[in-house]
Amino acid sequence: MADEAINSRRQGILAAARKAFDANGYAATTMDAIAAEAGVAKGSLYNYFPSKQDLFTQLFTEVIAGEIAGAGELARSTAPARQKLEAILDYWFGRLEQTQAIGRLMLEYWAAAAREQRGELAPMFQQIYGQARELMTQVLTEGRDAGEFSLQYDPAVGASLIIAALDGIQVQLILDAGIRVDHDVIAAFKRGLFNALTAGQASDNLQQPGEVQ
Amino acid sequence: MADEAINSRRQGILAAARKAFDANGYAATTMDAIAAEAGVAKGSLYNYFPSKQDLFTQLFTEVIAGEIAGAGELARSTAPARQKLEAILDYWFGRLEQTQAIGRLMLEYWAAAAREQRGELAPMFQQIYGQARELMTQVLTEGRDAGEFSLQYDPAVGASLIIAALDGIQVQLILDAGIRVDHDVIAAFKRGLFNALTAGQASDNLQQPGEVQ
Amino acid sequence: MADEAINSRRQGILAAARKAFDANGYAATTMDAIAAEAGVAKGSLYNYFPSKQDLFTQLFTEVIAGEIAGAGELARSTAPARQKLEAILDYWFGRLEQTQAIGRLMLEYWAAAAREQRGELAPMFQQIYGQARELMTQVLTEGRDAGEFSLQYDPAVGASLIIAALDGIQVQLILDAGIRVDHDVIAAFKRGLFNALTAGQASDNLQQPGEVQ
Amino acid sequence: MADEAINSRRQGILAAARKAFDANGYAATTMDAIAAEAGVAKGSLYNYFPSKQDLFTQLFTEVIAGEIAGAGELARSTAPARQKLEAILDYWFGRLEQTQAIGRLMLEYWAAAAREQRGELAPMFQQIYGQARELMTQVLTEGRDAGEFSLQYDPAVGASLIIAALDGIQVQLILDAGIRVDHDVIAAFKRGLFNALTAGQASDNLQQPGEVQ
DNA sequence: CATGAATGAGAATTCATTCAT
DNA sequence: GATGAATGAATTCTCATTCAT
Repeated sequence: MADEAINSRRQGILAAARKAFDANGYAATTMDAIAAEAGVAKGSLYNYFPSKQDLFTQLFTEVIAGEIAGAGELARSTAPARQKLEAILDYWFGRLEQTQAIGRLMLEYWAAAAREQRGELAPMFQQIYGQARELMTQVLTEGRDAGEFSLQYDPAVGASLIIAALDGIQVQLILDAGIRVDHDVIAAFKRGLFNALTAGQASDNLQQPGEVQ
Repeated sequence: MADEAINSRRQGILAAARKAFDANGYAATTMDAIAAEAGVAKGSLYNYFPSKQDLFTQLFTEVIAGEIAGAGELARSTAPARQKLEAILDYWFGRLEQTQAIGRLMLEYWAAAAREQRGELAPMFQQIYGQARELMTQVLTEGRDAGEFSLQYDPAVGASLIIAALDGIQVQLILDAGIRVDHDVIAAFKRGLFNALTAGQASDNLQQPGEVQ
Repeated sequence: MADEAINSRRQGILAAARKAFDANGYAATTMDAIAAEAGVAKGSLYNYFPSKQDLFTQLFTEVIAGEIAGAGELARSTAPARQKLEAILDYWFGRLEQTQAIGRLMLEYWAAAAREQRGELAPMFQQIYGQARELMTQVLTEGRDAGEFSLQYDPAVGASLIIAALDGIQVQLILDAGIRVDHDVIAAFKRGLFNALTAGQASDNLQQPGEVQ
Repeated sequence: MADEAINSRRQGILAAARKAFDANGYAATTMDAIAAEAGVAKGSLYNYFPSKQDLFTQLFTEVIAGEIAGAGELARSTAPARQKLEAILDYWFGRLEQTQAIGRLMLEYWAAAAREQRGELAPMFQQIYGQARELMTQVLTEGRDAGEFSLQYDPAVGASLIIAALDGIQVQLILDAGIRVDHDVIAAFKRGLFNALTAGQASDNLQQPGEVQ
């Protein structure tokens, strides 16, 4: 019971912090604002989180951890690699549409992590991306071994590139910089990706840059 | 002459600001630090830029404008689309390697723009990405019309996706999140991209999801 | 029994407070730290002491009261004055060596008392020093009356000066400002003190300043 | 001119800080209070002193440095050691009477230094006491070599003991704990001290504790 | 009595901006 | 235009004290 109360208070603060950081970014969000949003005294925040930075970090970690865990489920099925990959992409695009909020937060984290390369954020990123990449690498490897995909390079590199592309799409979505991530775009992306992953099988000769003709 | 002097002073401040923002991010960069770096008095900054926010914005605009202009040159040649595309990618990766600085700054801008959707930054982003997308769209369209590329979707969507992927790679590079952007990775990316753009020609049947076998 | 329990709880808190105040000083010692050290909840402190300030004051009073009482025992014997004085000094130096802790605390009290001349601390100091001075005055008077000491001035003044010197030595010890209070220094101090107290007997002429030769 | 202005502003802050610290002690003195006393904005304090701690330290250093310098002058004369010593004591007692303020400040410094043994304060104390001790040691050594004083121990130890006694007297004065430092007390102290320093010459046998018939 | 989460009044410190010189 | 001292609002974080359980 006490545990639940503590947890609910903590959750309330996290929720308030998420709202506030999302609305104003890290630097422009004050502890006062978070406390007000959460309906607690400013000092109470410090009963649950030792500092603003830490609150921010914990918030991020828990949000992202949830994302990864969800995708991990999908990858554990016995479906063919291509279907797994597609399911993961669908899951990811699905969440993307629901929660621009997370995306905006992510940009905050990126910026923060980029500048404090020796802080706590950077290692966390490496861990999170590491997990995601591992997941994706495994799917790609399975696909290659099963003859579904044709990769002429390290699956880990392929995984990183896919993740990078997904990140980039998220940025465009958040900045509203030109594409709406609708079904057509998702379809186009998936089609392009599968082309990239399978083209080698039928027409290996096309892949050598400069060799056309 | 007065103009030149003014301009050079202004350029000096911009250069200093770039260095400072890149090193510490927007919030953690003080006007003092910029002034010190530029070798002028703090008050002087305000003779050239009305506020810190404005200095930041102008800096970004000019830096990115330069990038786009550079890529624009390449696209104006008479080479085949594929070669143009490759040249643009090479140009972009080349700059990427030189200047992580710009990348870090970009993350700052992204974060800033994401939160002040109604500020000055967001429209600027839309304009900048608009230019880049136009450039890329044109190259893709040329390639499709010349039979070099096989696009089953809107070239503008393809352009956005390519730009997104490039952005995402930049993020990974900056966060040091798992890939080093070396020649192998660039080659893998280009190969994958060309596969995606050309696969349809040789093996159209492969592109229908769910149709494997 | 209830009383004993209450008392032991109270003693535990005092002991913890002593440790904590000694380690970090008054201002930097938190009620949290004292509670943790004492193994009780923070709120419980307030069942025994109305405030931090009061806890501090009570602690001091009881500690110092114990010191004085110990020295008082020694002065009540029937030994010659010089032996009593020496015993008191030995007792005092002995405690000094054991418990730098008390010394540090004392500095805190001094500083606190010096500034709140109208608070509760100052009268307490006057009382405590009054007791100590009385003790010492008595010993000096005994010694003078017995012909052991030659005091050309008020024994109370002499007592104050001795106490002052002891305080000053404590300060040096605590600040590690140049002397280690080892046996040699104690011996030197005692020798000097006895010289000062007895010199008049053998060489009265030497005591007139300005009369040398 | 600019220098003078800067200096006067700095001096004004120091004077205000001295007043405020003296009145309320280190912990209870706020930067707000100092700024108000000095008639400047709070932020301005930080143009002259990087932190409260530093302001406090610089204040102390400059005050004490003045004291030592004054005593140093006296010790540089060609007078006999005993006269020098007496002049130094008179100088010291003279200042003591004028400025209880300094004494109170000193207690603050002591307390602060005692608790942050690894901070900046402790080394400064060691330096200051070192200077004072050196001064005093030199005078004692001169006196011994000239046959004025009879020291059976290291002059440096004697110097430390004298300084300790002076410190202790100051404490009593500040705490108003029993003696007024009037001419009688000063005379008594000097007499006692000279007895201690010269007794050995005429009656060496008296100095062996325990040997009194 | 014991507990410890909640409180909220400060405290030190920062820094964009102003403006007199 | 250039300067940089002065400003003071704003921010993070602390901690003695309270009080519901």
